[in-house]
Amino acid sequence: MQVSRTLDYAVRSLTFMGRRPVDMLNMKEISDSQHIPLNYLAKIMRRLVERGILKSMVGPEGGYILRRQPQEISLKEIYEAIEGEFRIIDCMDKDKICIFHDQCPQLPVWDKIKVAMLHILESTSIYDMIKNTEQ
Amino acid sequence: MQVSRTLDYAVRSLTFMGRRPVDMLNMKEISDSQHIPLNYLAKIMRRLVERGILKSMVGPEGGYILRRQPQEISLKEIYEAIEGEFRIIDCMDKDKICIFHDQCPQLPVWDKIKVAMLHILESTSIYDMIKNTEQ
DNA sequence: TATATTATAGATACATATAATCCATAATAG
DNA sequence: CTATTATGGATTATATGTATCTATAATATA
Repeated sequence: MQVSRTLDYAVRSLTFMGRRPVDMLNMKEISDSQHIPLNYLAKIMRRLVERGILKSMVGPEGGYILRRQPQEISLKEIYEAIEGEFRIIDCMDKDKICIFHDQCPQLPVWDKIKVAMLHILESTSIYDMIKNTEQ
Repeated sequence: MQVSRTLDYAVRSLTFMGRRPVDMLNMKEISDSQHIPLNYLAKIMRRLVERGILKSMVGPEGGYILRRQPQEISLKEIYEAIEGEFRIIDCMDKDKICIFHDQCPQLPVWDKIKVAMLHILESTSIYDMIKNTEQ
């Protein structure tokens, strides 16, 4: 029940970029300043590009830039880019059928928690995260 | 960011026991009815006993029984018995120092989510989980 | 008292997911 | 043309979660 390091890396990178939303930043700058292994960051950036969160440019002077305003990118999007669809317990996945599913006593609780979390993730943008800090 | 299978096993066992709160149930009954590997369940039960959620008795006619009423046992207790202190991101642990900690843009969000989750976990008892299901 | 039954304890093995690394390739600014 | 940057995929390493195994201790009851 923990935030993965990978998601932490993604959020770190994007909040960093959100502070300089008009600059094209390359992986090395992000990797160095945010203490993220370069090659690992590369994989993370790819997913963010695929999801339409970042735009990339190859070559000298290339790098990454946010595709939208920091206000327009939610933490939920970032979460899903990294972890896939938001799910809190396995049996929420229709593929795996739990024989107790219909009468499962705990499912309603996990669902309640899921809804509460999703609400916060959806209503938090990159801008919301950076507006009160300076780093 | 998922509920572990171990926690699922623990909750399954305890909701099952909560429906028969005056019976001493042995591991085999729980293991069979809830589809939990016997030896693995043994380890889970030990933790629940240590935490004061269950009482155990060794020997023939022995087994486990809830120490308190189903209304008096919260999901938070169960969570902590299995997973340890509730934490959502590593740097909430004071031991590991993140150099960005003081100006971390994402920490407030994770904390908000943590508070919301804890509130639900605290306010949900075994009784709450079983009252609407029959299994 | 002997025996069968049950939990306890800890060691070990196995599986899976996460994190990290590496190398070759493609694009492009200058 | 060359240096620089991202892309893609393969591979390895590490950590965590899950499961199994064996031996031991407690105790009801025959």
